[in-house]
Amino acid sequence: MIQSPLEMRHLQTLVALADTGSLSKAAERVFVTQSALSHQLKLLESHYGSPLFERGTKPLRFTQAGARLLALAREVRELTSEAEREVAQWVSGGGGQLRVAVECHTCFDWLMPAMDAFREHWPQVELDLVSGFQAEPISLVETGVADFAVVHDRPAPRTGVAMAPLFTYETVAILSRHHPLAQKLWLAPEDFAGETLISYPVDDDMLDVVRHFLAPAGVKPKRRNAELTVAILQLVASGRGIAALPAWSVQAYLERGYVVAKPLGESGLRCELYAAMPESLAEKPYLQDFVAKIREGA
Amino acid sequence: MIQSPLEMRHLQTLVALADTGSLSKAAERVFVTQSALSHQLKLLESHYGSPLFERGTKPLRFTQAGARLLALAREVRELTSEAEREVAQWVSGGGGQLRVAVECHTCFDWLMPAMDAFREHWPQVELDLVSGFQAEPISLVETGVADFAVVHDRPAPRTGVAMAPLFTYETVAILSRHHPLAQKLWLAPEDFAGETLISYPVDDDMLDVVRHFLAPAGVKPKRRNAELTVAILQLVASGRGIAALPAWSVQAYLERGYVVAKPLGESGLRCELYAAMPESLAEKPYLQDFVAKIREGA
DNA sequence: ACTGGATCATGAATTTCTCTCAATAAAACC
DNA sequence: GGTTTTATTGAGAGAAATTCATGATCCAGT
Repeated sequence: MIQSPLEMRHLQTLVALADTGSLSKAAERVFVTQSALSHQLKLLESHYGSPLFERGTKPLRFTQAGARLLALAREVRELTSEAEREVAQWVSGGGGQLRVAVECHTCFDWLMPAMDAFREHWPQVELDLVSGFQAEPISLVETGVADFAVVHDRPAPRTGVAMAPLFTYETVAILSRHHPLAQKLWLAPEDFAGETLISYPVDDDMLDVVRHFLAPAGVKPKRRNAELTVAILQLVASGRGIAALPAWSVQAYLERGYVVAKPLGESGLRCELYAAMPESLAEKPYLQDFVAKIREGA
Repeated sequence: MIQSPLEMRHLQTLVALADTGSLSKAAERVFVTQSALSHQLKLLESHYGSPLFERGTKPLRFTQAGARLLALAREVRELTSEAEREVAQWVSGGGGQLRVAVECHTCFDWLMPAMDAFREHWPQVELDLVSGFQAEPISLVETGVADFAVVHDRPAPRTGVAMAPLFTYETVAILSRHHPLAQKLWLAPEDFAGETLISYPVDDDMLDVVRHFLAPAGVKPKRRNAELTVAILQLVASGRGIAALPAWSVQAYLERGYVVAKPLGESGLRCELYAAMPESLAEKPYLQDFVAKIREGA
């Protein structure tokens, strides 16, 4: 075997690179700086004596060598996580439960795949959804009613509750293609005055737009509710108002030109999602794996 | 995927552990201290919450968890070296030659398997043996006649020649079971006075025993030669004299009780083997792989 | 049971590495 | 062409693994 500088972190980097298509996105995904990845890759490339991907293309294209190592990375990751799951299940006796509390509707878009994958990999862990959309899902964790809560922004630390960053996303304004505001490059809070905000039937302070964008500016548009994302988009498309949703949840509709998306504010509205877990369980392999699955979007 | 502390070095450790059956031997194999491995394993075990092997058994026995991770390690190592070979062959264009020079007879015991494995993995590299047993194989490298030389002890650095440690071994005295000296726990140089030393037909200073054991004590026993290891053992078994050979080269005969082995000196005579390569080629993947194959004994 | 030798564990110090930071360079996008 | 994103580079900080020195443990042989 060749003594190689190839480490697990490099494999993670390669996979993230392939998944995100860019150095900076990949860096975000693995929670390091772009600089770190640049260093990593420079080292790898100098060792193999060949570039691993072409820079300056979007998305980046792997070279033959890069593609081969990427394939290796995927194989190794798969094997590794499988082995570690097995070991973890033997050690823990296989039991456990995972009661998930969610405060936002759109979260289900990415929660479902993660839960599906989880059920398959941890058949012995009881997976439940704590029903209803609690205003304070974190308190459900605190009181022992839930084992996992998805919360917005970095929450204040609470004793007995461990926090872990999940990922960040941008929430964008969704408008009909014919809406007058669709001409602008980005929307200001004032643009919402006099408009109708179409959203899920939840409290004001649970909406990213309101909490971080409209409320600080003192703007309070009319509200209209819909339960489902598609329903919201229907209303938007027919000019009944503006919505504000996570960019990824409307990706498919945007590509079809069904509606258009505009950044909220000049630099967009970025939101962070965190997981809250009981400190006593936070180290459990199945919980860590659940977090990892969410981060990977699978 | 579970965020794990599992690194390539841990996998190497596990494999070495399984191959050698002991912490300290494994440490030698991967060129670190026993302490380092102890720390490594402690960390791993605390992470997985379970011991990975039973201590105090010889050879050590892996637990279920340990065995699973060992299996993972073997898979990953195999995949990794395969991928890296492919990449290296693309990058280098696949060419190259490897002319091997050897100064000792017994070296062939472990050189053959390594060369066989090499031929299979690097079909495009011309593998040759520089014939004859040179007194100074290292000079063959210096003069560009060979690309790889096996040498004893740490040689003096020469410009243009890179050195890499291969492994260490113990050379032991081989005696007939009925030899008077067979009663002793270990042999002193003086014990050889008046005895016949049976060895390969090479110069004195190419024999570990003479160079590091007898010569320093001023003992010069009679010499008798044989070309093959089996022939030497025949002579020893029939009481014609004493031999001194690497422990591993006579393993099989010792187990059958054919002859007996005694340490040379109270703490045994340990010898180091090094590889000498042209500096210009030392970084070539195929050379590094060849070194690695030798170290692994495959 | 006791001693000797080997194997392994532990704690502090050191070395080694990776990462971050900050500034620079390059590119893309209007 | 200026402006904003995106990537590279070098230096410094911080963390982590290794080594060193020592102590504990275990097995063999008397």
